[in-house]
Amino acid sequence: MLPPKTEQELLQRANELAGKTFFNLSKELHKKIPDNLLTEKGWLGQLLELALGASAGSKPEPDFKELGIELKTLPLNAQHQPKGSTFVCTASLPCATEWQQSNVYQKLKCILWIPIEADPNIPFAERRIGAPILWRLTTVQEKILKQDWEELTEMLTLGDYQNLTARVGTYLQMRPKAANSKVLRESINRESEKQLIVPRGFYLRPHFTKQVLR
Amino acid sequence: MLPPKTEQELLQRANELAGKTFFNLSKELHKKIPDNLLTEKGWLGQLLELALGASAGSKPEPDFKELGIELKTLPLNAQHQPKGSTFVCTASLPCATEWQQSNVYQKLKCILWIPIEADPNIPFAERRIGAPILWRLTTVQEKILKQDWEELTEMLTLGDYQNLTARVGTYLQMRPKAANSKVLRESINRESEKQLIVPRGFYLRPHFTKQVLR
DNA sequence: CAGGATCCAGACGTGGATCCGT
DNA sequence: ACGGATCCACGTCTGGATCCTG
Repeated sequence: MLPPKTEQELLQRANELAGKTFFNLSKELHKKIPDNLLTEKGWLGQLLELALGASAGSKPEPDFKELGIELKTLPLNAQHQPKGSTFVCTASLPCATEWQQSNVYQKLKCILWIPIEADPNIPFAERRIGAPILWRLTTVQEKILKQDWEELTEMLTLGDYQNLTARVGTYLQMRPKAANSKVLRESINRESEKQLIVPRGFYLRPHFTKQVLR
Repeated sequence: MLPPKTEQELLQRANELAGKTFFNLSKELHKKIPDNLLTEKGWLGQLLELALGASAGSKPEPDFKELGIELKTLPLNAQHQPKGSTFVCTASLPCATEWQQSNVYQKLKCILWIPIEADPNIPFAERRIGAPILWRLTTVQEKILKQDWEELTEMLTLGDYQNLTARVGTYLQMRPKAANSKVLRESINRESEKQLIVPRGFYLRPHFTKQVLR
């Protein structure tokens, strides 16, 4: 699938997916639903990348590079509310200098959200894809996210890992992001000494993503 | 195979390999000689790592970390002379500051050379492993290598890629080191601008490795 | 003959995310 | 409920080197 050339083309493709079950989509794309979903957590997200022509790959670029649009699933619980937090990007030193140049801002400024059913009572194959939401950060949201990012980034830069827990931040938080807790990476602590830390990533809290659903 | 605990133990293991054919060793280790040797160029080197208990892995550390000893094959032609150049390590920015802290010095200061037959007239499976040579850099050799390294490193740091060819250096040279010539990496040129260059590695010239054979 | 080109294995990092115990 | 832990895919990079053409 080639990347969409315009925002309209992307939205059209996404609208065509709305209402389909995971089974429908996987069949159309000739992909088998994994036997063990516990070990292929990102499978549906990657299926949607394929379905929409996102340029897969682990680059610090939007999924739709030419359009400047990021793709994200938005798993919803039985009450049609965001089920959990949303991964944004990894956090690594040296951090960006300014908010608008940060990976976080680049990821968040424009997102095509695809709501998906994630109520565990619905069998996986029968869950449906929702209507897409092309969303842009508002001024008010950006102000708070910028504050969060600056606070978290400063703690990271200072090497203040003691206080850098998932409790910090209003909309944005930092949590572990690694294969497991034994994975360590070299970093610098506040005394400028080398230190091994658990790699971390930025996540959006559920009470932020609720706003996406209006 | 556990790593050898002492230099003596390592040398004993290496001496036990001397005289064996590639067929002998591969059979002992229950490894099949590859059908296509053109596409598994490093196969024997990796077999020797296994045979000697080298800690495999692509780290900037000696193969025998505790002993500070690096392992290298030394392919010999029909005249029992080094057949070609010897890869040392990749060259990447930011380069080390001082010779003694450089990856090149760390790799070269102490090497266990394993001569191997590489005369194309001998069928691969019948080629033999030679007697190991535990070798340390001499003061005279180090002086020239240091000069080479400093010259090459300065050109790399300055971004002087025009003149940074494989012709520079007495004992040490820099040559492409990548999957193919289309692989490019971001770097900085002498005007401090971003530039895409072919990744390079450090290599020892044959007239240097000849000295290893006395 | 040697400078430039090439190939595999394995570790690692990022992006896709969800799991799960308190 | 959520903070900490975990899992797959895949591209990249390094270390093991040799190939190949003028």
